[in-house]
Amino acid sequence: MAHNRSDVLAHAVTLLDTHGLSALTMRRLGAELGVQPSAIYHHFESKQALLAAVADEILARGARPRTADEWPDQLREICSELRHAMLACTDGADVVATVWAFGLGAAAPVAEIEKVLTDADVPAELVAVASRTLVHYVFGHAFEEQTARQAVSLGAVERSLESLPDFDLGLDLVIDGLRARLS
Amino acid sequence: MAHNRSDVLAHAVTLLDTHGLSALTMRRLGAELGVQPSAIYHHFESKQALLAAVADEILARGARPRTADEWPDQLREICSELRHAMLACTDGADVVATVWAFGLGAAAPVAEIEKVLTDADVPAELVAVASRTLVHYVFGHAFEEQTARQAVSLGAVERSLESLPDFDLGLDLVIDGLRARLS
DNA sequence: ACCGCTCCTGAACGGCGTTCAGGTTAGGCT
DNA sequence: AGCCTAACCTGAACGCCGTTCAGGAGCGGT
Repeated sequence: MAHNRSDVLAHAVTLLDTHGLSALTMRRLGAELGVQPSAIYHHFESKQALLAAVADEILARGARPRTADEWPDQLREICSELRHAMLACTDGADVVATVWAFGLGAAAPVAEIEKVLTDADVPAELVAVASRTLVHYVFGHAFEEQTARQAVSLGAVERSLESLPDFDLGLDLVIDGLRARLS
Repeated sequence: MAHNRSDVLAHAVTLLDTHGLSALTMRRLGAELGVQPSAIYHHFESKQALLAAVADEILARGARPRTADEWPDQLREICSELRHAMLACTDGADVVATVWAFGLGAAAPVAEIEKVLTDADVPAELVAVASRTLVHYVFGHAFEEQTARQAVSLGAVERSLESLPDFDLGLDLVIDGLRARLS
């Protein structure tokens, strides 16, 4: 009957996905596990630590094989995977972006982007700028899309979802900018 | 002794700036005003509505005159003002970005960017994509910068602030991409 | 003198993250 | 078999939180 860390984590992700971030509560998670809220603190130091693990788990679940050869396509592959991983889970973009900004986790995609750029002989100072610009775009786009969709479905606000810009086109805008800077 | 809406709003912004978002509490704001927490609900429908007003106020306080003639410089002007307005207030980026994503306010800068692009004869479908890409970048950059700075100063995490990429360079990356797409 | 409006009180409701002393249980060691 | 350790959990409490609601005070206009 005793739970372990990954057991708690799995239930946390399920709870997040089914009822959203506001339902991911120590009390509710405890109830889901048939356990007192305080029991969770045996597995995670704090709720922040739990959320960091959740963010990493969301990214891990979205992992897909790499097939592209050229760096622009490699970037598209990584950014697209990151986006889909976040969108696959309710409030995933919020959780992942916040955890990353705090430096508590979700660092893998950025590291991967930096590696691709470095391997493509992009100057070091451009690598830092370009990788951050890319992830800022991906996070911003996913967060807006997910939040807006939720706000509309809750009827909290009237807003057309048609105006949500195409992800790939914006991504190509940044990649084109980088390409122009390289030549 | 009675307060009005803008009075409450001003105290809310002050509280946010001096003690951060976590201190911007109905109870604490009430105490600051010498009033019961419930009194605030006479001026704002909910805390979300208060935060939306706070976001707009943050942007209004950062307003500066426009001087640029060409659209790339106009974009830099708007984005730079937006960034500085958010950074000028503790947790400003968090508040503004969240309110904007929910569609509750902070829409002025995006509208302004869209106008600049439209006036520059950018095709309509590119206007939507480019303006969103720009604001996603600005929000993402400001949010990361502010959050990381705070996390470090709280000692919550060890992280070098040197790696924070230059804002203007990343912005030019996006603008260059747009320029390439136009020709 | 009365109305109507603005602004506020005071108490309550149900929820939250977190702490802490102590209890239970399972597995390896002697 | 008996013991010890470590993992896991209980139950209660603390001090917060956003929000609701019935009602009261003050005040300008008619």
